[in-house]
Amino acid sequence: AASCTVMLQALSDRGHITAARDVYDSITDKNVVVGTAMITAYSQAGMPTHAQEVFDSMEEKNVLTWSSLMSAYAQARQMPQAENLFQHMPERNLVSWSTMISGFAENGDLENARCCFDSMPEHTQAAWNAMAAAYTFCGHLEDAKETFDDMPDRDQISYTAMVQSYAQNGNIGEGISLVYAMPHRDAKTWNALMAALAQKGHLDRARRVFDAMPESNGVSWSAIVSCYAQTGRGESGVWMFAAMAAEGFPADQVACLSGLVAQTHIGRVPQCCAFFRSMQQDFGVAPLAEHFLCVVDLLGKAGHLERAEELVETMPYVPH
RNA sequence: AAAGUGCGAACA
Repeated sequence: AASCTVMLQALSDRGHITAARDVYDSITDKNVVVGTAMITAYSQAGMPTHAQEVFDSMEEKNVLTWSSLMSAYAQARQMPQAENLFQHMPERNLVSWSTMISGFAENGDLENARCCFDSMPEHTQAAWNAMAAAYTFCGHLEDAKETFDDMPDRDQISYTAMVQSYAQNGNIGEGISLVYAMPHRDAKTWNALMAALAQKGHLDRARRVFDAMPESNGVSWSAIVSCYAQTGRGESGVWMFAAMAAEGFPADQVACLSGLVAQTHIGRVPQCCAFFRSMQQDFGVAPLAEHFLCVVDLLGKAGHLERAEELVETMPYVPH
């Protein structure tokens, strides 16, 4: 069951939720860990009902299992169900409280988010960070800053989230100052800064951050591809996408979407279609509706209306 | 091997 958990997660990360479920169903010696992993996979796919069904079928459950299902409802913006679980779970821990803070915030309910924060028995670093992020999410940037200032300690997440908060506020200067004022900068910090610069239209400065960052990860590459794709620099985007793979960072659904958008800007139908096939065959990435629509868009613009319609019909999604 | 907080999205 342990190796199946790993496989299940790998499939889920690439968006293959059905395949992940097939793996789960094939396991004869299911345990609480793999069951919880399946619930998490459904949570990430935005399928709380399926998560519930797995939960109900499990014989053994622990606090992680309950938390995981709660998170599935919270992320799907079904707070009444999440609250109900929270109230009835046999064991509640500090992670559960943090989940509720974020869940309420993502539903625009700052009062309940704050109430959870104030009610929890102890303020972990994650709880502080969740509360600050709650304010940022709801556009209360002053309160986010105040929460940040009130923190007894700060970790990488606290700082990076604050950089993002400044960026969202249009206050990129403060964000840059904070990046250089914080004790340690990691890849995620640089990524946040790069994205903030790109969003402000400073593509060249974003690229310089990318080139200079001492640590990078797959998201760094994905972000730079996105920078080019968003600004219509298709060739550069496609080039960086290829470089990402060459550097050993496998593309995920987000990176592939940016790659496809870059292809759309180039406008060559055969290359775009080849990319669409390659993302599935070479990277094992399952196309989301967004990926399909991107290709459909290009086919339509290029006058291939019939092919566009055919593709829509093969989509495993309901077209709007 | 499993849960919460921060960085990358294409949609009108």
